[in-house]
Amino acid sequence: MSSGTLVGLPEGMQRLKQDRYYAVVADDHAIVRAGLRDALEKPGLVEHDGIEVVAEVGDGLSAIAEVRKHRPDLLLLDVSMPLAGGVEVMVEVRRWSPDTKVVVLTGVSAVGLVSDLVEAGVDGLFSKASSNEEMYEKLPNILRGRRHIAKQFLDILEENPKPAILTDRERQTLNLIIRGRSNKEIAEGLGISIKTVDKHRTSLMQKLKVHSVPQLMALALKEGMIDASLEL
Amino acid sequence: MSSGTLVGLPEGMQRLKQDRYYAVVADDHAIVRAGLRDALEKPGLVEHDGIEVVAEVGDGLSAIAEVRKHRPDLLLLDVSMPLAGGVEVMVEVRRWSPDTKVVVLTGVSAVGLVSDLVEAGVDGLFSKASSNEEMYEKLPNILRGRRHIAKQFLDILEENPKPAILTDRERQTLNLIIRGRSNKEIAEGLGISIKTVDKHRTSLMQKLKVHSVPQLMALALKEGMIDASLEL
DNA sequence: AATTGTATGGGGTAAACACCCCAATGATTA
DNA sequence: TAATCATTGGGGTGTTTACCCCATACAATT
Repeated sequence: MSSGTLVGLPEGMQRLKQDRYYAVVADDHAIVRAGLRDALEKPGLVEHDGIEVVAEVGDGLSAIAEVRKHRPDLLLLDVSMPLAGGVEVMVEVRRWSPDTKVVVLTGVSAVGLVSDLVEAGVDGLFSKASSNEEMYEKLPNILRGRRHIAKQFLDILEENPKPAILTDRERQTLNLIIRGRSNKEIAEGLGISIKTVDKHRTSLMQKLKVHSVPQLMALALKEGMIDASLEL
Repeated sequence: MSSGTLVGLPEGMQRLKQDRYYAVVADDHAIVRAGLRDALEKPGLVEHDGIEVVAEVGDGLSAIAEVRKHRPDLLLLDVSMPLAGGVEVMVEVRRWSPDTKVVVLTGVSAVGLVSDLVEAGVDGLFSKASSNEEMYEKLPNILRGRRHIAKQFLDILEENPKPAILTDRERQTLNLIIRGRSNKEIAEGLGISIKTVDKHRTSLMQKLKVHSVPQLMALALKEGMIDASLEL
């Protein structure tokens, strides 16, 4: 969460506090790993005493293993790797070493991948296509706890809002809510109890990440999730 | 409220319950009054023992006086009358004889007049231009407590929604409500107390005749009362 | 000078909402 | 067969609405 510390080895123990960052590099191409390692270890890249690459791996499972072993400050991760993909690695890393910052490099920018990574909580997401300058610039901030998603990926997320998979009942409920129906009216309309409507409503709000009906309406209208013919 | 009853005379007293409707007819033309009376008293027009016209008047003040005196079940009222117009008569009738059904005949269909009458609570509103058949048909239902506004007037109201004059504060509040702000947030945003926001909010709902935020939103969006750029 | 309208708020209240926990169905899927 | 998910719903709770009454202050009208 802060500076280079907590780099432990035996699963539970933790290292001495020291002003150095430890990193694991994961990429299936040895050449790329070498390049990344050299760049990371270049003095002056980050504050304090720089970064030390404590492990290099070429597949996902190894990446997870090394992170569990070293609990590094940073995992530099290529999405396309054998044995375990970027997202699975992320999840495991989060489980076993929550304080490890995960920076992902990706060549592809599929919506699914990007949003999965962001939801899994990547700390950094950059394109392999462009130069790595951007990543190197942002790295210090990331290590301090900031998140950096390259603009192109933010754009992708923006243009491709999660369809927000609503169940039938939730969608029906949404339509009625937006038409100004109260929970009681909806319950009567759908022939179910108020409590159930209440449940659907709460699920809706959580799925759509809103906290009030007006926000719900604005979102639903914008996303075209409902008929424009809003008759009361 | 139900059948022909409560037709009292001396201001406070009330008549014996009987299955007969009592009516007052108000129109400034004697010929019209006669025609209306004949039609009303025609047997079989309404259930029970028909209608008895207990008074005919040619001006608004007399209409009010007769209604106070007889407390009839029905007041058949022409809008254009000397001394007191249709709306004023309505208001007074409502005050002095709340159970009297007021059916208004009008030649003009000005928006202001129509909406005033409807808001004052006319029980029936029909055009003098067309035949009175429609009114005679609806009369039984009106006497039972239903309201009937001729479709042409409903259309007028529909096409001519009240501009709803909102004050500055109300408009500001509306804009914030629609953006999903809670009363507390609005209060902080405007630098006033929650109670005042609450007041504005209530005023809004009443002016716009809605009872829930979604209805408020839909109306505001439809009327273009707010910016379409609904950003949360 | 008296009324009306806007804006400000305190007290109070019943209803509605948002959300928590828990539990029991079926249907789908692993 | 076990696990997941959608749907249903009861208990319960703190917050927010919507609206009531009342009162003050100030400006614009009448």
